[in-house]
Amino acid sequence: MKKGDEKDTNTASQYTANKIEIDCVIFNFEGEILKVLLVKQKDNQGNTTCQLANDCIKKGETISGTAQNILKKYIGVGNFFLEQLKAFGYPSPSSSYEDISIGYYAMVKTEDKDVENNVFNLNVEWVAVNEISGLNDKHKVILDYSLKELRQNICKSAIGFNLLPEKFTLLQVMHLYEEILGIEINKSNFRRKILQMNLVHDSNQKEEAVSHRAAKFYSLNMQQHEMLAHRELNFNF
Amino acid sequence: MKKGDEKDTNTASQYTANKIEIDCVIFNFEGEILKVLLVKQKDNQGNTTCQLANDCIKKGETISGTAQNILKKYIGVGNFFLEQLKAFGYPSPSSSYEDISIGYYAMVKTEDKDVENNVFNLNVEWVAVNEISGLNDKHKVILDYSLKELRQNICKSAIGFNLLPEKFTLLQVMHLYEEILGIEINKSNFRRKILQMNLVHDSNQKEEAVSHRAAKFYSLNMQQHEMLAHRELNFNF
DNA sequence: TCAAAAGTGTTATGATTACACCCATGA
DNA sequence: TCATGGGTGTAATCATAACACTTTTGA
Repeated sequence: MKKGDEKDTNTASQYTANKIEIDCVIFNFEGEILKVLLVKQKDNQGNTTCQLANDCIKKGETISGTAQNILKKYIGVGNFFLEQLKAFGYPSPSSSYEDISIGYYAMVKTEDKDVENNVFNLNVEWVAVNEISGLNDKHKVILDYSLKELRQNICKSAIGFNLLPEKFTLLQVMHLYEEILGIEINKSNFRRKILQMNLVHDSNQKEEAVSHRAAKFYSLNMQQHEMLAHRELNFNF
Repeated sequence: MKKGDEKDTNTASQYTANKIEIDCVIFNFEGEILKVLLVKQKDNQGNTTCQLANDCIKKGETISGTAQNILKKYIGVGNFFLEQLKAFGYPSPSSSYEDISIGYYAMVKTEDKDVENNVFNLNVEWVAVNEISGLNDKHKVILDYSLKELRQNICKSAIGFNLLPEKFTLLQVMHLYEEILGIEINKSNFRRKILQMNLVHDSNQKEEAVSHRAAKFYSLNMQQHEMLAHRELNFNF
């Protein structure tokens, strides 16, 4: 802000005219269904409405810190995958400056015990993405954008694995991709692809007490961190 | 903002604590080199520093409107390709709330006469992306992010053509991709690929007065609008 | 007739697809 | 022994890469 320091002190009021809110699309993959955490509220007429987890930026917080604190509040853990989408602007009901939402999306594993406890304490619900209704328009825009980003990003990085447990079967991975992308994938081709990518790693464990041939458990390779960071993958669906 | 209306009126001051600035990475492809528009400034010591085109949000402006007005100011035309990157947060020198930059990137054709005129009126310079120096840290972050986005997006949509004239040769397109991606591309394979994509369309015109075989001019297909919007392409470099 | 850039064709390789098949397990 | 889902193999097809070649133009 070099430039602003000397010249713009008199216009500082212009900078502070927009309301800013942080909105967070929190995904999970419970029961092989892609779900989003929604917060329920009753309006004046007693109707129930839903919204994305959100908060305003508190004193001393960074914007990504606010997003992490939203995760902590609703999920109990703040260290899940979290990434910014972009800033959304809306006409303000009370100001001639737009209201601004900075959207984030997060990916959460719900087997975590911390998670379950918190979900019951707050007025919160996991809703399958294609069964969401009653979401206000501005949050719907953010949700749609997050889905588009999610679909793109699971194809060019390993971030999708953030929705799976530490140990997973290849079919679980396949179902994750099928569910999120809304496509059908050929089993044997998917296996070959993912195995020769060297992305996962046989854990020498197997499913137990299943009424069919037990599947092998795999875990993510350490190199995934690079793949995750650099978006070097290409699933090409 | 249903939820905010009743409950958060007392916390309204928390919303207005962050300074917001709009920063714009304006690209062109002058002389087959990818360049960015930088604004020069002299600081107190008389040193010249550079920054991205930027402004604060004016009363009654939307955030994308502010970005368009920045384009208009520096380029003379506001209807070039313009897209948001994301919001960037930085520690503020004067507040315990972060300063926020909302980054945009634009793609501009400099043969436009309007453009040239304006460039000379302001303290502005087109600098090749790999020769940029003296940019402050926060703008450098935005520039780097915009380059990453640009590289990704030209591979999955036709937005790269926004840097080319209406009529272009296939080799110009190829050089654009080589320059932006920093790779070498095989000529005959590139031609085949782009032609069978049905993305461009023979204009029945040819180069004139060139000291070698004249190249055909092509123009973008009408369908490109969809490709542009839906990111359905896949250049796969 | 030469250099320079436009433009074509051909073959080898590798990824993707489609599909048929075998394996392990509990009911 | 059957149903269910796990897992393997193979052949056809398609996209990509590498590279040699021909064409057109001004100097």
